[in-house]
Amino acid sequence: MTERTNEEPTGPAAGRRALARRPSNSREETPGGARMVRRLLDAGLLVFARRGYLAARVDDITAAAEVSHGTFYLYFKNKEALLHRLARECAEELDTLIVALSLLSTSLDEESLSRWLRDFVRVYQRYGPVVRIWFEAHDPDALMQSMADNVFEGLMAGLEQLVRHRLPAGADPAVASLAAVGMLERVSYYLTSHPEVFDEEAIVAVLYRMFAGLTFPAAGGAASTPGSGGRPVSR
Amino acid sequence: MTERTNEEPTGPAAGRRALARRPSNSREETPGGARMVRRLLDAGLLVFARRGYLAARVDDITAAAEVSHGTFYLYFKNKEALLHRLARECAEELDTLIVALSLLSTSLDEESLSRWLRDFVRVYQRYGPVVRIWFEAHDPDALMQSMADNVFEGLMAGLEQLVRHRLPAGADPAVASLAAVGMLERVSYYLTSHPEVFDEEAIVAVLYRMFAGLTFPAAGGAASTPGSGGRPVSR
Amino acid sequence: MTERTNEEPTGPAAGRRALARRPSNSREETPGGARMVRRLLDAGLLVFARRGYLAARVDDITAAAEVSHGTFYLYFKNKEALLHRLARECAEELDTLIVALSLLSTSLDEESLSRWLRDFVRVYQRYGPVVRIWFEAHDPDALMQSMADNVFEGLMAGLEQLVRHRLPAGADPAVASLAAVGMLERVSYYLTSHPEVFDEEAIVAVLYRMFAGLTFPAAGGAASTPGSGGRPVSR
Amino acid sequence: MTERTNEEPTGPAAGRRALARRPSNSREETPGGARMVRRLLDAGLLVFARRGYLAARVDDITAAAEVSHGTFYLYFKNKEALLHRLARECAEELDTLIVALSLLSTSLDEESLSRWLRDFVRVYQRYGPVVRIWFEAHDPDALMQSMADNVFEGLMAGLEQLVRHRLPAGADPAVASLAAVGMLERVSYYLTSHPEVFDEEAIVAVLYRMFAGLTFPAAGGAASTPGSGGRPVSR
DNA sequence: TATGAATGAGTGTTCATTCAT
DNA sequence: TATGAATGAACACTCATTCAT
Repeated sequence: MTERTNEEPTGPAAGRRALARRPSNSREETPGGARMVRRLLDAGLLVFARRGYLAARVDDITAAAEVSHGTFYLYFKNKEALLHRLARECAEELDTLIVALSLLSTSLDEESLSRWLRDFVRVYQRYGPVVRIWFEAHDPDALMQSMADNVFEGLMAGLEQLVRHRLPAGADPAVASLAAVGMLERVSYYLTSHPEVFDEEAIVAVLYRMFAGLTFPAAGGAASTPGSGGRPVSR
Repeated sequence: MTERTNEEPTGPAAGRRALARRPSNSREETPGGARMVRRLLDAGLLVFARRGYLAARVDDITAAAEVSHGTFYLYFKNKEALLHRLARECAEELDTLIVALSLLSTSLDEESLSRWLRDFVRVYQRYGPVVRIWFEAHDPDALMQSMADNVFEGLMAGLEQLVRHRLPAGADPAVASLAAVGMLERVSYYLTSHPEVFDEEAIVAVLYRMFAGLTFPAAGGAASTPGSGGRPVSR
Repeated sequence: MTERTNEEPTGPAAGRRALARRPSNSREETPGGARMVRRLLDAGLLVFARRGYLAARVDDITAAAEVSHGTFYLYFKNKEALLHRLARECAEELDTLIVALSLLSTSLDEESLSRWLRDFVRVYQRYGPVVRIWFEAHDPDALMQSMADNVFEGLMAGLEQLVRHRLPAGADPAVASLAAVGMLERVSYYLTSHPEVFDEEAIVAVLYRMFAGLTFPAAGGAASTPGSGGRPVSR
Repeated sequence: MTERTNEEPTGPAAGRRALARRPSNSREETPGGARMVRRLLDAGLLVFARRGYLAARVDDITAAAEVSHGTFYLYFKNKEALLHRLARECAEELDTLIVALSLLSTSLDEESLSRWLRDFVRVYQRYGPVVRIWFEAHDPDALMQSMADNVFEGLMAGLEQLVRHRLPAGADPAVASLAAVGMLERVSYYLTSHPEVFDEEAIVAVLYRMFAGLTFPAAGGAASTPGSGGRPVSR
């Protein structure tokens, strides 16, 4: 009597019946399936960037992926499931960056910090929509919330390492790293949303200067002074 | 950002009908009308903060304002009109801040910069939802776009004044002020979204240190000893 | 971030927000609201009779009620909620009949049994679709199942009282009352689905004969003994 | 009952395309083909019993038959075609029973009537879903309607033979046989849907008692009491 | 012949907006 | 002026059916 609903089937016969038409991992294990999943994920990223998550219609995504509407539901339960999948990818990329950041903090120099910043900006170019959903999210589900928290805390902790020893007196290192994360995110966002205004190298260069100013100000800010004299006594 | 809206009617009977039911300025000129508009605007701000602009339903707003659903349309053409009205208010507040910022740049001291930062944070506490809509907006209408551009450019220009003369060589001052705006906005956002974590004074103090580091590094957190030497030996 | 879903809101703010647009009892307390609910219930009964529950589209119901599609959801959460409401009404009618049946069993005569049968047939004329949904239901929800069970058991028990003492030796009274319920239901169904073939009086007369045959066969089978005086002086 | 189906294509290219992919009788003439058809029919019966015709998805049927989704359409044009096929089988079985019933009516005894009832119950165990679709059908197609009518009329006529001569005076024999058919169908249904409650023998025994009560009341309800003498002294 | 991925029409549900009271 | 019932367009999701492999 009951109509088919969205509920996850839980009855005894659920397993068997679920096979045929549900988005299943098995579908993704074929090469064609993996390719389609990729296409939809990329289309989702594109559309989320263009219209935002809420305004994105499944139709926009399938149009961008050049497949029919129904195909979407062969691979994802719904729009949220696609977002979760993208978020997982994004979290993995950022986790890698966070590890690299923690390694940075011990041996710091312009080249490695710039490289890290460049890597961050590039990940952001791709996964920015996810990051912005994380940061702006209104009543996020538990999964999104926890991914966002993990990434945010990871970045905060990593940057705090960089920042903490040279901070101006009286400055809370937590707030300082918050400021650093915010700056990093917004600048990266601006780069992706106004690609015609600045280029990656200029952005990375300034981010480097600003972080250097936060992290080894004696050397850093000064760093760039042309004609500046000898190397810093410090260290 | 745009929602589907009903186009302005243009048929022959449009003129006549418009008289009775359109939100009119005249309605606002009565004291009661003005009070109602205020209540709806405040409710809108509250709901946009809680759920975001797109997810906010007109019903949420009228519920928060404790008026009936239909009343909304007596005072606003639609949700977008309310947003525009809030955006205008927000733009006015920020324009004031931008003027104050330009005055700051000539006579700079800790007290006045801190006061300006505190003022900014407070405006953000109230109008943050509008600012975020501006910054994140996907296909914004022309009005929203131009307000966002004006404010953004005003802030950029003001901060560039502060920043430009003391910037490390090689750093693009435009990018630097972009970074400053981003930091300012995100830190303010974090303050409003996590009021339990940091308090206003700590935030203002750090923002001051960071801006000071950018603006008068010699004095600044000590930040950048002028004439300090070259870059650290790499690796 | 989350899309609006069908889930019942459970958060703290749920109460307030729910007022405006959810189908609520409050809406039904106005005379107009009650009238609309009635109209939709009647339309539902009509459409369920015509097309069955599963095939019935909400659009069919609103068309039958001559209201717009959206109106339905002002008064009912969904099609299932309307069914539940009808089922509750039907259960109340049948409960009344079941009580009357239990009273019958002590003082039995042609007039009262015929009257009861006529009442049953009339309730069935109206609520037959619900009864058939109960009896045919495939994976019914818990509420429907329990209503169906209650009614079925009530009828079985009531009829068993009537039947038990005079039953042919060796006949399981439970099966006999099952047979009686089945006969009653199917004959009533046939009457409503082929109103042109038999009329109510003929149906009631035969049902009376058959039940009489089951209940007081000495008289019963004999009931028909010609010359047995015809029907009791009515009323 | 009808589902939306794609109409037979009638365009110019229709003829050509039809060759390759239509379910063809030729396919069934191979032993493997016949076996596949059988498997799908049995799966259909199973799924119709479990979920009802409308709620049954082609996927459910292919899952139950453990074949791929596409295979279904190699053997049946659509779900309705499978139902028609089952209905034809069911009609054949019931026609046999109807013939047997007409033979019964001349030489009636407990053993042969009980055997006939047992046969009916067993056919119902298998083809019950079809019978219920016939009886409940909402806007059935012409084929289903005519099969249902034939079977129903056959049963009615056969039972009327059994019933007519001994019926209580004043009872319309048509209604009486309607009641008999209804009782038979519902009791059989209950047996198949609640196999744990009653067993076949109990059901058949009671059906026999009830039919006997209808058919040779002289023997009567009382009927069945072996050795019971003449007809009860009335009143 | 068998498979299962792709398609798209059909239906449920939400909510901005209108309008009679 | 205020209300809230009614409307219908927009969008999510399902599944019968097709067809390339």
